[in-house]
Formats: sequence, structure tokens, C-alpha cells
Amino acid sequence: MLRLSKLTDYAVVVLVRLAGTGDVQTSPGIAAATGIPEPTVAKVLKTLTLGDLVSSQRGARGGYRLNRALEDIPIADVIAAIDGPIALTACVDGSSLGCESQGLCAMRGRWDPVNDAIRRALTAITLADMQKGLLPAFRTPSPAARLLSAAE
Amino acid sequence: MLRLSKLTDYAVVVLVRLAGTGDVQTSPGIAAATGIPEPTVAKVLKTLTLGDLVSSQRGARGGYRLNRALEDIPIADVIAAIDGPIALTACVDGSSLGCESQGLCAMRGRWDPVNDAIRRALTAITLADMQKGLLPAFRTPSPAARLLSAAE
DNA sequence: ATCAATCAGGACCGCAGTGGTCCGGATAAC
DNA sequence: GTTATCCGGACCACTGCGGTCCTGATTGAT
Repeated sequence: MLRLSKLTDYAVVVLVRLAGTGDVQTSPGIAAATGIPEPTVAKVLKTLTLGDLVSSQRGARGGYRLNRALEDIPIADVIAAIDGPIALTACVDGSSLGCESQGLCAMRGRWDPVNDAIRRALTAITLADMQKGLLPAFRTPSPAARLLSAAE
Repeated sequence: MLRLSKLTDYAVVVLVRLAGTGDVQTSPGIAAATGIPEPTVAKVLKTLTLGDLVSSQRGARGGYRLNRALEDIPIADVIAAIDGPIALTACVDGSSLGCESQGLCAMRGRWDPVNDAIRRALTAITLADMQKGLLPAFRTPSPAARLLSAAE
């Protein structure tokens, strides 16, 4: 089902909220503003910090602050930060034994172009595009967007 | 991680194998040829039948046969048949209560264009493209596509 | 008519990953 | 020093997936 983790969904909401004010915001504050349970918000924020999307300020009057503008954050980055690298995981996991030994897993590596296409599509859309329902990526055709529109 | 179910991976292998001979093939036969455990092959085939990608012939000397040529099967169809409709499941599930009530799930429906972009990308690539490393959608050779064609 | 081969459609189970919570420690403003 | 806040990890319930098996229904061959 190509499921995207719910955490990623939360992350988008949190990031957009974080962009609302240029000021630092605490995780309880964001939790209250978004309705997402506080511990979960904290977890998301922590993960986003590791992904270098937000910066944290410790201590009293601390909080989180956005690193880049929404326009400069493709969702691909958010997904990568939360869910790890974007890949449809063909036989990437350690089970290369029954695969290689038979020598007939002819599809090995064939998913790469598919992954690539998805990565492209996900890089073409930024958080700013999601905030407003508009999609400039499809108007000013980026290379990826042109590929996509050419496909229809 | 945008994980794709392993069953879908199997399905691609099975479908390509099924295209090898124009003849009907039994699931034990395909299992032997692909190295995938027989019950799993059967399950995949059954699911693909529901998805109208293959036809089944019951009884002795029965088996499965491909409905369309590989060129006419976009991976989007395979994924849809195995994993269900392609959607990154934003708040699609019934939990619209905490979402709507707060009125701040501003992201509601915002994932649609993302889903759309992915669907597009997935429709542009057919099983035939995966079989041979070529990708007509990327006539301008992407790094990945070049790697693939160089690999054979 | 009987038998064997094959698909159909379930039920079933173990396991991993996700969503979600909580706690002790470090850090910095007041 | 006290307090507010982030940090890092441990922890658990639950869902869904991968995988197996069993009992019918169907059809060709004997």
C-alpha cells in the first residue's frame, strides 16, 4: 500500500506550525497548537533534529527552530528524516542467500529506477507547496516535473 | 521508509517468469523456477488473478496465464493488485475525530498531489521496462538507468 | 465413472515494525 | 540553585505482513 508512516504526517504538520512564527517553540507548545500528543511531538522533533531540519535550543526558554524555509524543504527530506532513506526495499535486506544462490532473482536492482522516479517526484514538492494547495513544481516545470507531466 | 511489500517483489518476478512462455504454467512449476516457496507463489498468483493481471485455468493441466503483455503492465497495477490502492494514507483512516475537531489538521488532503505524483511515476514504468534495464520514461539517461544498462 | 491434478478460499500463527508512553540525565536561563 | 526544557534511551501494545496449511471445487485423463 506504499504506506507512509503516520509520524511523517505529524512531522509535516509540526514543521508547518514551526514555520508559523520565526521564534523558537517548545514541544509542549506545538503539541497544544496541533493537538498531537506531546510525547509524540517531542519524538518527531528529536528525529527532525537528527535530520538537520530543525535546530534545538536547550535549557529554560529553549525550544525548536526551523533551519530552512518551507520552500527549501522537499518532502523527500522529511520522509528521509523520519522513515529513513527512500527505497522500496527490494532484496536489500540480508536475505541475499536464497536470492543469489538460485541466480534467478533477475529483478535484483531493477527497482532502482523505480526508487529513483519516486525520489524525483518527492523532491519536486516542498512543504510550502503542501501548505498552500498549489503546486508550483507543476507550473514551473522542473526536470522531474517535466518527466511527470510528459508521462500523462 | 516507503516500504514496498515483499509480496509485490515476488509478484514482479512471477509475472516476468509467466511471460517467459506463452503457455499456462502451474504454481508449483513457477515456484521451482523462481525459487520462491510454493504456497507463497500460489498466494501471489491468486491475488494477481483478483487484480485481473493473470487468468487461471482450473483442473488437471490447468495453471495460470498472463492477461496482457509485459509492456502493458505498469508496476502501479502490480502494486495496486498486491498492496491495494496506492496512497500514502494521510488521515484516510477513520480517525477523523481528533483531526477535524481541532480544525488544525491543515494538512488534510495535502498529500493528494504527492500521491498523484507517485502514482504517475509508477504508471510510467512497465514490467517490460524492469525486465530489460531500459526505461523509456527516462530517455534522458538517468544515472541509475545507465548503471543498469551498463550492468548487463 | 473414477481418479488425479490443480486452483479457490479460507483459517492460522510467528514475527517485526510502528505508534505511543515514560523516566532519568544534561543543559541553560533566571 | 532552581526551574524549564531538550536528550537519549528503554519500554510496551498492537497491527499487519510473510508464510504455512487444510478443505473444498473444478476439470482433464484413465
